[in-house]
Amino acid sequence: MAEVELLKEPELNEALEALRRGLAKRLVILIIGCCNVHYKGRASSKLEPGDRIVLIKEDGSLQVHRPYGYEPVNWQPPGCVFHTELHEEGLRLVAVRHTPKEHVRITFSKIHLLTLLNLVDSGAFALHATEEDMQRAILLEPSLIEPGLKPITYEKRVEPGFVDIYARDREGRLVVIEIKRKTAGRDAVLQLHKYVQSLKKEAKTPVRGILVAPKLAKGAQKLLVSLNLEYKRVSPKKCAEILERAKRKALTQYMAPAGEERF
Amino acid sequence: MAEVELLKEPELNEALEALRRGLAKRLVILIIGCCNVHYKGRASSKLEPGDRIVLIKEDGSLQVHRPYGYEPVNWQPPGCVFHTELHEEGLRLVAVRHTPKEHVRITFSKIHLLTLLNLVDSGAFALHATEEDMQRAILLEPSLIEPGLKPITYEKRVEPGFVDIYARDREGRLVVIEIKRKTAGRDAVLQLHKYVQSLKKEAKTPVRGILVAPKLAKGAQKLLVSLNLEYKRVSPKKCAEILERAKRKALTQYMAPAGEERF
DNA sequence: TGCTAAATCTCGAAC
DNA sequence: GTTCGAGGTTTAGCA
Repeated sequence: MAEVELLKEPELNEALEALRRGLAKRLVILIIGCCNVHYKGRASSKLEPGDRIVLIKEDGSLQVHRPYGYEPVNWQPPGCVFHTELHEEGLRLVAVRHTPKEHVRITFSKIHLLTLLNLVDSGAFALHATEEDMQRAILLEPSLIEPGLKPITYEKRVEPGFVDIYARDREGRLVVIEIKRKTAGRDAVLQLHKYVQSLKKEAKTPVRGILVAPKLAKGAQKLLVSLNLEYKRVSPKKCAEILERAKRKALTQYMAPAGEERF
Repeated sequence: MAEVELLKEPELNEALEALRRGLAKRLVILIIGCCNVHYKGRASSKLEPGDRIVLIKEDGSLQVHRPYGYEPVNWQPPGCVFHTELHEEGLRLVAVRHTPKEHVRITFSKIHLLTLLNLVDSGAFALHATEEDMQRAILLEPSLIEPGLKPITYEKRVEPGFVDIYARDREGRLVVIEIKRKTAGRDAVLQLHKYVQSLKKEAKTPVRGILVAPKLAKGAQKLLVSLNLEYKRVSPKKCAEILERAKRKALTQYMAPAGEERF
């Protein structure tokens, strides 16, 4: 059960004490207050005073949110070390990180609300229909691409990187498949081309290259044709459906005797 | 001055009323509670129950944070429409977005804390040392690249895209400069090569290509040499310093009579 | 509106 | 640790 400790409009020294306690206990900390922020590291930045929401998580990550915008205006990835002090300008919180060396320094002139949170969260998270899901779906049902296609391996190492799927078509020719979950552009075509070239050298036989994506960018079409590559439209949604079907089928096999219906 | 309204451990119907009021007034809303989350749109996802922090901003953006991880586990970009209801499973908040059509549905079984925030934030934000800053710095001080370099234009249109800086060296040869803020890889080399080839055709004279970046990727070096291109190491930090100096100088020109010292 | 390139990208996996 | 590719990337700048 979650525990919540609240300090409304605390004095800065009260807030400092609570903040230090929260950091020591690795709690999630939320601070709402008026602050300025300085950042120095990969780049550098300066944020003039205003009301913001500061969020520190158990993993030592930090984010500073303005009242608008999806992304934090300043942040620090997980693994920071935090320093706190009462400076003449206000309550200072510094998040320091190494590799790369950088820091965010927040100076609060006023704290409206400080909360220490002990959150319990072990819920599983599942995301469907990523590029990997598309790959798994094609491996499950290669006929999605064309009849008679037989996968040999997947994630085959080829000089410039990894081939998504490596297969043989119904006429015995080698096939390299490059998958994109979104519109495939020139870059995807060139990537596939590189793989095909590399495999042609290796195999010394004809190698087909098929670009699999929900859509082909306008400029990519011409390049694709000129490089003698092919395109097969496949939507992530269709792939998710195939995986869902396969999952249900697998479950049914284990859970229900043949002939019995399940809902 | 910021206003903060707090509901600690509210009943779900109390929370619903406050939530609707906050949404209607376009306030920043923070909800800490136990919830599950469903998402459907560009992809789809499901998050099993646990304690999370939900943040709704003035611009209609939404994010769901777990107690760890820099990124929100689920989110919705600015411009959402929110729907709320008391469902048998708990308090439901749905954030709907069009283009692309997608929604996030959060169902709270328990709310530990709900806050409505009227935040005042008009502080300026300045970020230094982006790729554009590097370009401006080089235009201000072309000697960063080599002595005697004279820029002609910047962002010159050339068939494959835009040349960062187009210049002439001390011997009158044309120079194409491609800038990268981070390690430049093979792609940057090829990009520069394309520009040089394109300009050689256009100008029918020798064209030098210089890749400017803080670092050169291992594989890129060989390609660079084989394509007869050059590399000049320039750090974003140095560029930021040059811009800072130039800015101070510009201010000094306006603010102080010649010969007077300022600190 | 749609495309392109950059980001303090983040995140994860492989070497 | 570094590198490389994917992301519900987001964001900003333009055609």
